[in-house]
Amino acid sequence: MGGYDHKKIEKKWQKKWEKDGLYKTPDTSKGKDNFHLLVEFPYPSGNLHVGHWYAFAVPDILARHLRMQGKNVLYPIGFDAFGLPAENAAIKNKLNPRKWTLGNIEYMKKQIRSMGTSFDWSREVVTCDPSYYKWTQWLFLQLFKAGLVYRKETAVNWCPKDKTVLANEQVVDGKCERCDSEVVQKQMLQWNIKITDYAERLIGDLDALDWPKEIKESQKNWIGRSEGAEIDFPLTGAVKDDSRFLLLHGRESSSEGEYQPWLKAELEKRGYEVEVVDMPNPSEPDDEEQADHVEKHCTLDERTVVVGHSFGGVVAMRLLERGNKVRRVVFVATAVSGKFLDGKIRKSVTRACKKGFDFEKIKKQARTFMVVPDLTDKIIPISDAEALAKNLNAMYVPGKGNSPHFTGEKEPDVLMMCAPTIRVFTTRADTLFGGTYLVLAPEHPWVTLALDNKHNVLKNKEEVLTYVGKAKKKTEIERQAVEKEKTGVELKGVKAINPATGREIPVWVADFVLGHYGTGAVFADAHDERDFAFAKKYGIPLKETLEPLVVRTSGADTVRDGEPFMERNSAMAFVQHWSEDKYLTVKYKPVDVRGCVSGGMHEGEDAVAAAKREIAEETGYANAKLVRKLGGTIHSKYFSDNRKTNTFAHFTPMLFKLEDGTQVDVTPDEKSRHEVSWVSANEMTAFINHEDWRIAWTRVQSDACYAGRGVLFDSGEFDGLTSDEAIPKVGAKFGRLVKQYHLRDWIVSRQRYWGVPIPIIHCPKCGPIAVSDKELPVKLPEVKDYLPEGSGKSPLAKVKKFVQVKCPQCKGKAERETDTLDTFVDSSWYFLRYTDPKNSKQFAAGSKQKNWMPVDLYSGGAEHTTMHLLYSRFWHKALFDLGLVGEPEPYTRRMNRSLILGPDGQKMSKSRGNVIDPDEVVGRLGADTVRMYLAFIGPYNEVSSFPWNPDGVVGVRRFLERIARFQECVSDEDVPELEGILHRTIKKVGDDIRALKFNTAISQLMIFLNHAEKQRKASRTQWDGFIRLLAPFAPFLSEELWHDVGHKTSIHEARWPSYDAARLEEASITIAVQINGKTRGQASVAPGSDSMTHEAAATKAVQDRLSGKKIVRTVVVPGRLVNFVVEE
RNA sequence: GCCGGAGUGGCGGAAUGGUAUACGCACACGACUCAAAAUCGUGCGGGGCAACCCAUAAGAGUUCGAGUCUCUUCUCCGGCACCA
Repeated sequence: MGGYDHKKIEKKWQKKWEKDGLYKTPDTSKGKDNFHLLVEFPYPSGNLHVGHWYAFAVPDILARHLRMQGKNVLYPIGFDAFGLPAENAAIKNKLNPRKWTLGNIEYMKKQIRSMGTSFDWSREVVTCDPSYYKWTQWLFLQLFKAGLVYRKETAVNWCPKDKTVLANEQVVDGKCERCDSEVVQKQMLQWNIKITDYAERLIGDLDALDWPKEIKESQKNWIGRSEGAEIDFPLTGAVKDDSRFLLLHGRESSSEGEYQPWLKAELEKRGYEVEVVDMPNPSEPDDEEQADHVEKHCTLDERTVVVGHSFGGVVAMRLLERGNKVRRVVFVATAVSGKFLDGKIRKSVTRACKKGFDFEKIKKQARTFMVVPDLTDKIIPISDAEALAKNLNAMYVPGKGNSPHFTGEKEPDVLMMCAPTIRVFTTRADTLFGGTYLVLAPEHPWVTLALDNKHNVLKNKEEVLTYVGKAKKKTEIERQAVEKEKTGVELKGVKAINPATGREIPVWVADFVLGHYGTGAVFADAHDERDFAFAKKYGIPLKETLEPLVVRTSGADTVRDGEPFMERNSAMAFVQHWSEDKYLTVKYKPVDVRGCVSGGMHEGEDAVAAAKREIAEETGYANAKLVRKLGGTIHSKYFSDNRKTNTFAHFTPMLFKLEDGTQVDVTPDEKSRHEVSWVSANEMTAFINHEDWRIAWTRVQSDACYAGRGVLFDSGEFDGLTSDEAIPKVGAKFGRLVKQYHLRDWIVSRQRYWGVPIPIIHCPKCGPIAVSDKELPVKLPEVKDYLPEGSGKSPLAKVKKFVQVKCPQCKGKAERETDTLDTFVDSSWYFLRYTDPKNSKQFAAGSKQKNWMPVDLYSGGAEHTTMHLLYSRFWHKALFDLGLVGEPEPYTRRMNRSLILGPDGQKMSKSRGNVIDPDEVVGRLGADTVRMYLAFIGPYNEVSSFPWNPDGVVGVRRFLERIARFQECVSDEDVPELEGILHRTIKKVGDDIRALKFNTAISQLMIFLNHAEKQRKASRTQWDGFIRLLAPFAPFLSEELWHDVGHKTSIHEARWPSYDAARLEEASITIAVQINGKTRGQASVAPGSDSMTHEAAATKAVQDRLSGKKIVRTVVVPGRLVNFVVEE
């Protein structure tokens, strides 16, 4: 093929570059700015596909260009080597996943090298290497020690036949991918990371990032903030019990401390007797001394509910150990281990805890125990609460404190656990007065409590138990099947009080309410489609409290900003035909408002009379009779074309029927403005073009739910307010304004073999404990069989040597955690390791990080927009807060690349047989061709997809051959004709590369070659410049040509050519000559000429057309066009 | 349903509000050749002999001038979705 032997060239230069260490990137280079260009590291699946080429070879163009521009560019690579495919291959083919993975890596490295990318392999990172995952474990433990990691019962996909936990990807249509049996939900203790604590910052910090808008929007969407209010509904009926409360405060507190007075008042409001006690020596408390004090001064009997806050909980346990029997104990943020998150010493507490507790004895002294840790606690570790709940077989109900450690003046989560109160979350507090029932999620803690054997509050316990049991068994997918009818059961014997109206309302359980969102409970009203349908189905009463309010925001009657409104009462009438099932429509022609008859009421006229008059005036029909009013009022704001003012109309919607077809005369004026016609009920929906009419029409046909915004009525002091005004006011008065997020905490536990072992030891006494730094890494043990153990634990659980350890604290028997970490943890920090890949003392030294962080540009796939990008941003922020990294955001600029499809326009897949094998194309046409074709195929930084065109790639090859051939035409002779185009090319190629518009950069290179070929010659200097422009795109060929003309050093170390702004223009340029904006001819002028108008007027086309016409205006765009505006 | 993005020749696509269709592919014709391939040259949105007219999903608007800005509608793609 021509004189271009790509195989020889590519082999030669690949070897030479590697020998010279051309792409070894120093941490710093004198006089050069650093630039960190990051691409997502690949999973070692074993074979390189076109997607990899697209992901690595195209950004390499930018890397090479920036280097030629004098930047010290780090373009690193590694392998995301843990994960499911290796394990699946291991199970299926009886392979060792490590060997499988490392073998794949070796093979893929060879392939990647063939691309001619300038990766610095000396910084390669492999996540399954113990020298890497040691630091993954270490970083995980830093978050653990900072209280950002906790365990929680979470539903996992469980295959009953394989007895294994399934990843979401392994569940296909609700069935196990492997054995096709039905997947069920199973509750298991899983490690979670508190990403939700960072939700607000993850949204807020997006603003400052140079990221495409759509990625930011996606992330915001994923986090899903909604602003609303939390409102408490006290329960009655069930709670008319004779409980009495004893409140025990904690260390450094008193009966007046923290929430104690507030809680007492709240409980008394609900009719309970409450006793508070001041403990002796609160600053250095002694558990036994305080227990003595309580025994002496307080009543402890089987009616008593003891609420122990912090150290008060310890005292409560001592009291029970001594044989005191009570009804219930609520442990609020109680210490058990004597260890604290903030590292401070609280000697008295630790001493008391060290003595241990006789849980078996305590368990027998009360009917129920509740453990209420604060998830935002900065003192007591969450593991204390877990251990306590486990030991006492207690209800474990984590809450969130108003202040950490429940030290606020009001702590509603504590109240909720003492006296039954249901907290709901709503974004529509404006409908609170119409809240006629409550709905709880089946997993709501209060439902669990009510179903507990020790209570007898429900009259239909069996029914509820059955329903809740069924709901819990359902998989997430089933529960999310939206089309399905909603089901639920009433909790009979229990009522809630609507705090706004004071009325008792029924309480239901239904699985359409999600346990994990908001508070797991909602109040329901007539202005929500779902609540409305549910109430109709079960005959629950509803109460409307909103009249619709419509603001017209499109078309000619759009409300005019800043102008006053004229209020008027109006009639709105649907008129039915006297014999057919048809309705009258009226189109108000001047502004295309399509509806029915409407008009303002005159002085002394009621709505019905006004409607009858308007019917006659607009349509001529005389004998209309009222069928019924269509309920309430519909408010509408619009600009009245008729009166030329903003109007705030209050419509009374009505249905009329004509008794006969009698008509009176319609004035010509009315006729000209209104177009009247008859339509069927079905056509009406399409005819109406305004929301207010549409709302009224839905009421003609059935009683429909109005779920939009409106004006409040029957809502006490809030009557007359609009929804938007009322939402914050009502929310603040009856509850508190809060934000909720759809984002859930990050579950990192995987019951899998091929991952990073979670470095935790479980001690039956001390709870979960971090493995000490010097024991890291906790190495992944070898196992014989990669199938999970039958109980749902990972295969690690079968390795006794691995599992059985001593507790690092109490030296007793303990067990290692056997779950492994989600691989998203591995990839949340890999770019940090690139900055200091060999460090055995630290994950990356701060001084090294500084060279390359934050990442200047991160290029990757759109599929990582929400998961990987969000997790790694969170991880980085957590490390930033711990002082381990120097900046709160890891990636300054991000771009999502497009997608390469098969030649048939479909996603490449083996089953479709449309897979392009890059190795084959490279063998046939060369790596330079493949790189360049991929860059040329379409814009790189727009999320789009491009089919691989086998003809198109040959076209690029032809271009490279023409370049190779043209080198013979280069001589020392000057070719001034090429100067302008060369300088324009230098400018455009550079600009386009930096804007990631590689496709137009290449087209500009092609344009230059077309020019050169037309001249059949180019000077040596010009050609040198052109080859350097080509170098980032075709590194092999350009290097070959460069050396061919006598250069001794690599073209990739050459400087990027510079252009001369003065030489961008040609000697004469062609401008367009327009008349009234239409191009009528062309004129040739000198650049910067001030006689453009003159030249343009002299053209024949203009002279012919302008004769006898008056030029009103002349628009001149320098270097572009002259436009003569003439009178028509 | 909600949130994004996009609709330009036969195809991939180009176009700071300023000559729409650059560049490439495909196609057609021509040159070279005994012939073919390769290569080179010419043409290539639609209509019209032409002057010219019509075309950037459809419709309106702003402007001397709109693929580009505004509004409405349609279609396609991506994400989220019983989220209270």
